[in-house]
Amino acid sequence: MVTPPFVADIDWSQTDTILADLNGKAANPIAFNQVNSSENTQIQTAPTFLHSHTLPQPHTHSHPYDIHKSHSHSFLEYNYNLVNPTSGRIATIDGTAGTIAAPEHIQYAMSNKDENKLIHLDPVPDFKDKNDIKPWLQKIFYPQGIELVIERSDSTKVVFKCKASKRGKNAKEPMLPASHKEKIENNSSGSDTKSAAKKKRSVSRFNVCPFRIRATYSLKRKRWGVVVMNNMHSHDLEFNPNSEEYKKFKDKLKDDGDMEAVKKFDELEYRVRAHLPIHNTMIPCDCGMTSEIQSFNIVMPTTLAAGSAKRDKSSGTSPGQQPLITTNSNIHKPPPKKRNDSLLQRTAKKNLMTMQYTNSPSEIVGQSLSMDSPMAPSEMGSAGILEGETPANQIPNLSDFMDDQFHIYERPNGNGIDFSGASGEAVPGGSGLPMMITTSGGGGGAGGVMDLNEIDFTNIFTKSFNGNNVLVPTSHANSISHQDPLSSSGAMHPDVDPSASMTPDSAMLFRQQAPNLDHQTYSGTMGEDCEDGTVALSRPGSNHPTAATTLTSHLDYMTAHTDSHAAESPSTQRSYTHGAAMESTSASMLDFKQELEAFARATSGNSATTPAETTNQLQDSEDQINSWLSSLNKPRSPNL
Amino acid sequence: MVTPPFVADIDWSQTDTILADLNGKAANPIAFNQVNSSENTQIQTAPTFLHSHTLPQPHTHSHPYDIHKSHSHSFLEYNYNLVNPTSGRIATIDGTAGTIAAPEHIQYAMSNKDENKLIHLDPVPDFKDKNDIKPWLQKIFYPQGIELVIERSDSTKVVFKCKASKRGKNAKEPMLPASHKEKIENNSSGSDTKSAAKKKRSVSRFNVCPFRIRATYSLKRKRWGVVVMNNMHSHDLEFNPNSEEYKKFKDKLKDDGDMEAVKKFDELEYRVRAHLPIHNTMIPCDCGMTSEIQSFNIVMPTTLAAGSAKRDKSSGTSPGQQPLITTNSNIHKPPPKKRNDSLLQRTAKKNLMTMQYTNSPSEIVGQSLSMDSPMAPSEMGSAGILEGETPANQIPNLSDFMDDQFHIYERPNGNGIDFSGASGEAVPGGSGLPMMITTSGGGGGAGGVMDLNEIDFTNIFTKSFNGNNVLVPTSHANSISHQDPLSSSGAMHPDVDPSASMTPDSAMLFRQQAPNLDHQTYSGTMGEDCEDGTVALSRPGSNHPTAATTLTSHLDYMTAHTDSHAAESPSTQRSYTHGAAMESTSASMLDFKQELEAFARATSGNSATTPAETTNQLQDSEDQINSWLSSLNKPRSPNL
DNA sequence: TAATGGGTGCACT
DNA sequence: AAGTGCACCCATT
Ligand SMILES: [Zn+2]
Ligand SMILES: [Zn+2]
Repeated sequence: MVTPPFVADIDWSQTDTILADLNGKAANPIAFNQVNSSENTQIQTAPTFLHSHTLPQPHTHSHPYDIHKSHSHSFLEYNYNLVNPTSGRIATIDGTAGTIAAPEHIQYAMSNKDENKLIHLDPVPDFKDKNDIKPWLQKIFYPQGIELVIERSDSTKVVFKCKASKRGKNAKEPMLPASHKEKIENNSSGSDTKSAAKKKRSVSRFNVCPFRIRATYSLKRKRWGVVVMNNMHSHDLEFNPNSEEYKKFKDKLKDDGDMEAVKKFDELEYRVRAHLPIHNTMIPCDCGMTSEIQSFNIVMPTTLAAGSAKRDKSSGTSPGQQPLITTNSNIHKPPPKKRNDSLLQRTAKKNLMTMQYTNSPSEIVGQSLSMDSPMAPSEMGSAGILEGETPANQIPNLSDFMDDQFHIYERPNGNGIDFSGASGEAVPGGSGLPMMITTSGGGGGAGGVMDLNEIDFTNIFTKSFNGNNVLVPTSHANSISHQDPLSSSGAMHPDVDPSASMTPDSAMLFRQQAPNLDHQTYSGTMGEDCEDGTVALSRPGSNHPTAATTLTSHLDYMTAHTDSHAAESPSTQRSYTHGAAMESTSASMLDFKQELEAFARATSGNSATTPAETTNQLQDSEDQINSWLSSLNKPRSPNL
Repeated sequence: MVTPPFVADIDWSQTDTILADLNGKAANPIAFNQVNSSENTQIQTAPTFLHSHTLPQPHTHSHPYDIHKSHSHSFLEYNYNLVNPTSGRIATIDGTAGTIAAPEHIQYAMSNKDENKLIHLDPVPDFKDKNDIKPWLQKIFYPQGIELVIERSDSTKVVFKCKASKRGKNAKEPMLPASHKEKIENNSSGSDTKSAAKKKRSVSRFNVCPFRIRATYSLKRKRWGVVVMNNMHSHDLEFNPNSEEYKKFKDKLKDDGDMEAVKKFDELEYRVRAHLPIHNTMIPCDCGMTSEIQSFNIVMPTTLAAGSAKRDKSSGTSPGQQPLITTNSNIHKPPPKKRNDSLLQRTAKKNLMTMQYTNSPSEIVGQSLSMDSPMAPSEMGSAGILEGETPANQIPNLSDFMDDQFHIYERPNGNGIDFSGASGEAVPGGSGLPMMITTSGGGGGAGGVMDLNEIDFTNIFTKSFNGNNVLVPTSHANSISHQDPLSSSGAMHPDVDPSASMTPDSAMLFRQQAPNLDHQTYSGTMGEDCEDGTVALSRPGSNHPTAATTLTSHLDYMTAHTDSHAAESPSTQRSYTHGAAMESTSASMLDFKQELEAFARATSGNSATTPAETTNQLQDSEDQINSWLSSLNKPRSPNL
């Protein structure tokens, strides 16, 4: 039973708040770095995960640990902070919100210097099994539209990356690996063609995303550390509830009894299937990992979708050659040395390149020193900022793991590709980095019901977590059910039913009302307990997943840093939602759906429907991105 | 205990025959296509595996099958024929015999059209388990200096390729994947650099060999078929007894009770460790798979090391930029269309491009038609020759498997790299395809004790099998023990003791006397039962592994085709060497060692000692090779 | 398991 | 740190 696209029967009363906030981007009280590459530019913002834990356990690494339940509020409660380690340099953002009209390729990335910073996640559960890491990360990154796979692993390391997009659906554009295309001519004289096809294992252009998460086991600390590397993406972020991997993940959640996480993901699924913005539910938590977190210079990337506009697009329906790279939020913008802002200046609607936290000069290196001792709050101001060469011995007490992890390798000249020079220029032929918006779901995405272009979502640093930064999927436009999920779920195809695959006890989650959009940004120290240029916004009464919700989208520059804490206090928080979970879903689903629909309709005016993947000429920029990626992954710390 | 390089105490009496034959290359009674690229050029020749089976079982696929024992003479008895399916185009051969002085890189391959043919192996045991295929192939290809690994597999296919060379030993040259080197300049403007780094999964330049073996399970035939694709190599062939994989393989042989194979490999190991040419021991076998084999157009590739001489080398010690590609033997050289012989003509000492079997014009396509019916002997003349487009329906009775397998894909224009144009020209910078002579063994190869340059080994089509085409390793020069293997083996390091890791009962294998070198080639129908331009030479009294031995090396053009048969007649042939196996090894080892030493000394005059891997500028040609390889592996049969 | 080719997850090395 | 062996996939025809 195929359901029509998501269009009608919207109760606008539910969505007023959302819409107001959506259009209230300019209302940001604080300067916000925002760059819009073009009309099609949209933002995929990874939210800041904020919440307060109870049972503070400062400076201890020995809290009880239960990967699946320790933070029983499931993925809601990872209160990581958004800190751009170095400069705020980021680029335009090109998202997919509203339609499939995502850009096809990334021509050039902006200067990759800043994006090539390490972002440490913390707190990290004291994983006892390497295999526990991935589920934990999945709980964090699935809501961000990032499906992680393991690139490499061994007993002391796990490297995650974005799952390669499946070429099956669109299957139009040939794989890049074969290097057929560009070598057509040198049949008889293979000598002078300088098309140097550097060989890697066959990789489609859907598998070039530089984003990496590295988990490393520190023998000294006897703990796993998690670092986000290359916090950007060559693709749009999309949460795909139909993914097999996701299903497995969710099944595992169920098997592990992490019902709260299951419910949250149920909610996420529903919203995503309905093309609704994700509500950020926040759970305040004061578990008190703050000190420890500070010592780890915790940051939670907010994977922004930043793209350099190659050319202006008159409408969202143009087969975008638009470059796109999804990067993270920024903070601390060091004086742009050799930095090419042309892209940003040209394409951004609002080019708020205000340098925030310039009090942390580029010379601030090795800031994450006081690892084993609580970092003074003033130190956090520059935490995460690692520019240039870090003296190897600046951090005497730092464990080896952190030593290495924080040491940023200033790539030797040429040992990488700097896209800054070309970021603003259109490339003839429109070759670009492979990029694909896999609308993995069932039906083809016919309708751009929602177009979030021109809508500059401002990231709100609430304490919400759930569903942050999950782009409104555009691929299921024609497969969205208009039926009541409750009454039709049994007959609907899982792929087209927004409520499909939801657990029965997730209904209560949808009772949460319209999101409260907080357009708070900051350029300086603010927030509750952050003095380091990060923000920790607490929302009253948001102690549980059903509390405050936030729509976080279209954020160009978002910087946030909260007192990071998460920590393991399973005994107090575990599975407290179980009791009330098994209730009727009908009313809440309806309400929620109406809200969703209202939002969808409100944003559908700008159109940009089914933008269709196009272009095949992405070889060059692909190569560059690849080279760049290769260099990014090269040894970072030559001296350490 | 480190043993000095292999130098002294040689009993020349044992090696006279060898030496005579080594120097008697010109004595070939029959025109032989030989191309020597330079002084350093040596030949790695994959021998023809010839033997006669008993118990003919024509046209049946249901012979008893025992992977490990069916051909109980172990790897000696795979009597595959050497048939170059298409033109005899092959190139210079650059081997490693004598020293490590193998060329480092392959600059260009010659025109790859001909090499891009499929070679069917047959008979193939009726594998009941996919995992049985690899051991079987290993028995065949280990002696050829090819270590196979699985590239990809599933329930219906297994694709093998050469194991990537380990860069650990030399570890000098950086990996190519990062694409650092050539992209150093485009830091600020990444737009116009046209260095298109086609991305594949990270692959070192030691992992670019195009050689493939594809095993495919045919549902219709309910059998596995094995096809050799891209019968050439980007590297020298070297049998590495120290390989972990080889050890496992050998252990498996032992576990499976295939003691004959174990002995043969023991012998092979000994010879290889002692830098001795491999004796080709042949076991006549008349098991009678001939008819069936014919119907399958069986060919056994003889993986020649063919290299296009990029430049003349004044001495073997020059850090060779010498291009090298290892290809297979040839037969039936169709009129060279678009074929570039410049390389061969320029670099060869003896450019014997005599066209043999020109009676098989290029129009002969689809020769392997009478698949299910016994192929008339006359038909075999063109068997394996597939030039250009093969009419899809020429082979009505051919199974689908064979249909497809034999259909050679005439690569569309540009869909591949043709090195012919540049094959003869030196490339500035000497960039070349990655090539490495991994002297995998224990100590560094200090001495070029043996230099087989200028020695044109002629491949003899005897019925010998064992150790064919295994290059004399050069890397163990300084680790060759001069002690009596018998008395010293206990104290010697396995890596330096030629007799190390030998099974005790392998001694008798070394009792075989000096090899009988048969310099028989053919240019026309000859041999015992081949009318198709293939040769089947039977040696009197060579019914067992200890029989005739053949030194097969330095063969440029070798074409051979025997009535192929192998087949499964385990009952008659199995493990007939077991009884006499458990004898003393001392005498035989000594004898053998003397022989080996004599040979080594005799050929050491030309020097080319430890040529040391050099050069780092192989990006361009690497790219070309890679591209070419990619195209080679592309769909071969667009219309079928 | 129609055949055939290739991408890629991921742990081993 | 990363190459790579291998298998589980999926693709096209
Ligand atoms: Zn990504
Ligand atoms: Zn090879």
